[in-house]
Amino acid sequence: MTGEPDRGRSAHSSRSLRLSRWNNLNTNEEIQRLKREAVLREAGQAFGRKGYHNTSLDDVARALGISKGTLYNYVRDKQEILFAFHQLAYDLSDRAFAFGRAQGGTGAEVLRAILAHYIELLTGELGACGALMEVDALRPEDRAEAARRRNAFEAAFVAIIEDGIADGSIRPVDPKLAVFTFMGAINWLPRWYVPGGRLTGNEVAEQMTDLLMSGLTVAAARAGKAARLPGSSARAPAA
Amino acid sequence: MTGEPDRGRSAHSSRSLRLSRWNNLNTNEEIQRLKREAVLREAGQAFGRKGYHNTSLDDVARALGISKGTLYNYVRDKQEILFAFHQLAYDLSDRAFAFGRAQGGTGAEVLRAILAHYIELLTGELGACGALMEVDALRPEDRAEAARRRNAFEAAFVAIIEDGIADGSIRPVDPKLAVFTFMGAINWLPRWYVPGGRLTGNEVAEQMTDLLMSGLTVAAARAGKAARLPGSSARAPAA
DNA sequence: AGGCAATATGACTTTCGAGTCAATCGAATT
DNA sequence: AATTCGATTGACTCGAAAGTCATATTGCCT
Repeated sequence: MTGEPDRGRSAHSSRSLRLSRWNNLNTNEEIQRLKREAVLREAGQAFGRKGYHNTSLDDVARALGISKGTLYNYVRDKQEILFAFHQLAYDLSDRAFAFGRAQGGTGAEVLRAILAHYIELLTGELGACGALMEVDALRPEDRAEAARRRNAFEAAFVAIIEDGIADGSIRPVDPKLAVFTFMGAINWLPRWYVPGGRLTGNEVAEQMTDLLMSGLTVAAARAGKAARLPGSSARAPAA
Repeated sequence: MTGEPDRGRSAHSSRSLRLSRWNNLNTNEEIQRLKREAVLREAGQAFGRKGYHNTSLDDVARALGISKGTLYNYVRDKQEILFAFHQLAYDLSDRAFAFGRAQGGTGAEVLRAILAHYIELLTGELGACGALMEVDALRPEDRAEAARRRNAFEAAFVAIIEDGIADGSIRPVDPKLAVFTFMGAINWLPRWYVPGGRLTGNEVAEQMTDLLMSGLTVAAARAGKAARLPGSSARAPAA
């Protein structure tokens, strides 16, 4: 984002390496940005797992092996961190929408692509969707921007659903209700998804999308896109 | 819940009526309970709308037209309020499960009944589902009980889905992922549902359930139970 | 080696809201 | 009207966490 990332000056590992996730850096003036990102990453993880208000910046600092004072060299305050994640979440959704629209197809196909892409991106940035639960803790100035982007996001989401209804690929539902329902499902992610766990981000994305698009009932199966599951016969437990 | 509500002694409006939602009461010893419920109701509304941590008990007291000190005559502390809503949410889910099981039918039918019933109950108790977002703020002793009930709830939910898969009424999905997805959708309710708004609680319950059971795509429509919507022809906007 | 600039520290101040309590109020009873 | 006792008040304490800053440390450069 800040012009050239100042490449070169690579083999230079004579730095201290004292701290767990700190200080294994490359160049000297990008350090600021990288450290800031480390703070954001750690904070985001904690926000997603425990919630914004249940996470103190002392906690975050301790997790990084630094002191809180140091942390404040890289972020202005706690609310700035929260706002950064709001921005990130909406940046990711913009990417997902661009991706889905580029795919083309029926409304249902576009929506499926958007959802899968968005969910997969979010599994890599759990702090982002965790942050969306905390609109009220934002700084008042930031809240307006967050509201603007949320409204744009919801409107785009509604529009895609309406497209799908118009072209017959989505059945007539209340688009707003569908958007809220889906957003809830997605924003809940950080409360149960653990990155190294049973399911990969990609699996979660595929399966959740499938669930949201096709529901649970049998007649619904695979109306959206091509088959994905390898063995699709019911693996019924002994009844 | 506490035996007879002591009917009679009705025309007795000589009470003070000073406060907006306070003090228009019937008998004299049930007052405690009613006032407590008023506190819980008001707090729950605020928790659902703004979140637990963004709601001060001063806010709640002011909304009721009383002082914070008075409020503490009816609840022990803020965490007790939160726990009360956890209990309420799980009580409602128990009722929903009992209702659904009593209906009988295939797994999908039972699940549909449970979901619709649960969602409708929750639209009347938004504080309850808002509270479920705040496990970490519970008193440590209460957290164990909350976790116990959450686990029981999730297990029952998973079991119903597995029943449905076994009897062929639900397609093979990852039951846990489905539960988490649904829980997210439901717990997000208080962030957008407004009681006197465009949709009634019953409408939200029906439509959300339909969405969760059948998804968005056309092939999915109405696989669960009998038809419900009166005019089910597509009301597509002018294409 | 020595000096310097950037970075880190931890003890400090500040803020906010939970929870308390002595004083006050008010309504039923005598 | 006076008494009484529970209900109510609002000013108080207290604790936790945000945010600050003078000092110490680090590592780079000559």
